[in-house]
Amino acid sequence: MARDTRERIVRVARELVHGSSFAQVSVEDVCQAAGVHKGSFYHFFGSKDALGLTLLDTNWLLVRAMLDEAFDAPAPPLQRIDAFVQGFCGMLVLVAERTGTMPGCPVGPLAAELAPHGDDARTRAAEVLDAWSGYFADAVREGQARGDLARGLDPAEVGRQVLGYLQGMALLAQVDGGAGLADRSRSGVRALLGAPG
Amino acid sequence: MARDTRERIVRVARELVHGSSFAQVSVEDVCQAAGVHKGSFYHFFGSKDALGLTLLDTNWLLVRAMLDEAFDAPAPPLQRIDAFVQGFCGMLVLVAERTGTMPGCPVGPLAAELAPHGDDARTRAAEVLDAWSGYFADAVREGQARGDLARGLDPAEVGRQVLGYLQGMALLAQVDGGAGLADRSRSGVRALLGAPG
DNA sequence: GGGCGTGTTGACCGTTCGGTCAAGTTGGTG
DNA sequence: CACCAACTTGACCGAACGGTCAACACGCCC
Repeated sequence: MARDTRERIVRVARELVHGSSFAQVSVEDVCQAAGVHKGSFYHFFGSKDALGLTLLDTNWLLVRAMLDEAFDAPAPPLQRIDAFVQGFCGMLVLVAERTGTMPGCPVGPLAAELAPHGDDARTRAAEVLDAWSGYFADAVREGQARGDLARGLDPAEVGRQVLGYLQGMALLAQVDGGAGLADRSRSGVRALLGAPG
Repeated sequence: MARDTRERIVRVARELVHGSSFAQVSVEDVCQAAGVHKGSFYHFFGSKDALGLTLLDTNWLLVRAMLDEAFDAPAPPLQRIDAFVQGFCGMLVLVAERTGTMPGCPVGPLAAELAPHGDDARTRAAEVLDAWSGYFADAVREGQARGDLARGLDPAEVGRQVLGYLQGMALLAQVDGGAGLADRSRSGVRALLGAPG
């Protein structure tokens, strides 16, 4: 009796969905790729949408791990933001090299796709994106306190703009292949922060 | 014999897809909403993907009309960019008020969704996004020539960043409702241009 | 050993999907 | 009027969809 069935389903589903979209991946696809029967799937997940929520949470956990790694480092706030952007873009490029197709952000598009599926999904999606932009906002606040950043900008606002910018650059990369994504993203983020490139 | 059947299909399909995603809208949905039988649909479109391409082109035509209106105006380049951002965000908000749900960008997500469906789709998607960012790039170039903008930035690069930023802000708005989208987007675009807010 | 909870199996359900088709209907043209 | 092309109709196809179910296997604890 394999105890890792649920994890296997989630892992496989994450890859499949990341490569396209939630709607385009069927429960059957997931089961086949995970070597699991549909009955087992529905033993762990009440519905396909329930899997979607789990996927969103799992992907957010992964992104948050990257955020924590970058933002817990003993470096000035601007450099911590840079480190995350580097890591985030690097992850996307890595997936692209492994799968042959540039993926989008594993969180943003999924959140946008799930949001209309119910109030709980929309709430969760909003929470996740808020939490994410909060990391940027905190760094901006600290940068302003240290004098690295001008005080004129609203940190929460800038945090949201940086998150939006990353989401958009990931989307464009999906279409154009995303060459030099990390460097190009860094300069844009710097501009949004009002800091020299 | 109504000659506007094809147009009606496209118009209805644009609305349905704009509200969710291409994959989540079925040919049946489109036909029912357009008051058309499936046989008629396949008289005009060889496949569902063919409709997707048409939708991408039609939506791009609409966005390009907004671009032309803003960028043909006798105003300095920065103001022309502002005017487009204003118009673009205003259009999204208008759709939101009419349908009750904040839509995403009618072009970007569709391009990203269609891109993996074949080489021709990916090529078309890349062309559209290139053309769009080109409008921004041209304005940046002109702004630099006039001395409104610092010369250090690569216009093509900045154009792409502005487009990505707009795409991302639209995606976030889909989740959070997008209050004050236009104003918030304008300040971010200004920052990316390296111009005062 | 016997029961029980956790997983697993594979067939099955009704619905919907993208797509097809032969038979009709219409409007325009000669 | 006859004819042809453009268009419409509605039934139909096989496959895939999300989801269900009763029967069954295993590990664990009393």
